[in-house]
Amino acid sequence: MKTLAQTFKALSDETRLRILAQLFGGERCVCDLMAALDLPQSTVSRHLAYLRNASLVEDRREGVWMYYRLREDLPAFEQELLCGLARELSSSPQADQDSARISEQSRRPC
Amino acid sequence: MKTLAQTFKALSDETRLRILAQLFGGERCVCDLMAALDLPQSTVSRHLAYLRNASLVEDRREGVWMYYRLREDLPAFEQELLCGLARELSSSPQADQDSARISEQSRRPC
DNA sequence: ACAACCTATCCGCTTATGCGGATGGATTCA
DNA sequence: TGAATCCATCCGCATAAGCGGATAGGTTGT
Repeated sequence: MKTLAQTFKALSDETRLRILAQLFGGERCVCDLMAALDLPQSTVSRHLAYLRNASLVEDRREGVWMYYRLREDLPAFEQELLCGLARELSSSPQADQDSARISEQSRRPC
Repeated sequence: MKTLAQTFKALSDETRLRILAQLFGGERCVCDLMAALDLPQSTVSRHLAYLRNASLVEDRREGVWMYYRLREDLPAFEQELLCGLARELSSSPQADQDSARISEQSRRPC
């Protein structure tokens, strides 16, 4: 069973919020996120696993790449939560900086 | 500065959510909360301090008692967050059980 | 099969967090 | 002043969680 507290815990880390901010823009592969956040692969992968366990994101394999995206089928409360979060993070300097880092690189293939 | 992640961290603990659920019913003193949650005083006090540091609650002394209540002057996002939380927790068995424990005792004075 | 690539997990380490008894401060009343 | 009450903080301990290099697994193309 997934408690409310566990959902909040998943949202209680800066790195995971940065990841979510990127995913609000659409699905991303791990290497995209590494570039955007400028963090080592193991760190990004670990946080993605955390978000997946919290049922906030889902993944999809396409060849060698793993694409992550927000889940659509969330309970109402979490849906609202993410919606509000998207609003909050959309104008965040951190999110803008991360997005800039990703777009200045060649996007895919990595 | 208070980050979004820190706000979520304050909400990421079951005990603190139980405290908030009680505070949705109005202000409570520490001994009320001890009775409701059936937890030692140091534990309750520590979590209240955590919530106060997160700017989610404020306190008021009245004689020997310290009353805690939700803050009214929260930023929009946190306001919505607590509002949604109130909705979620209002029908929770845990909150009902906690409330029952507090009302079966003489309320104030403790 | 092999090499190259992307990703997940393992590992040891460090730091953060929760716990509850113990201590001490603040307030009230006699 | 002294006792009683309520509460905040201190303390040592145990567990959780984050970090990033290292390793292993899966996929693709040759």
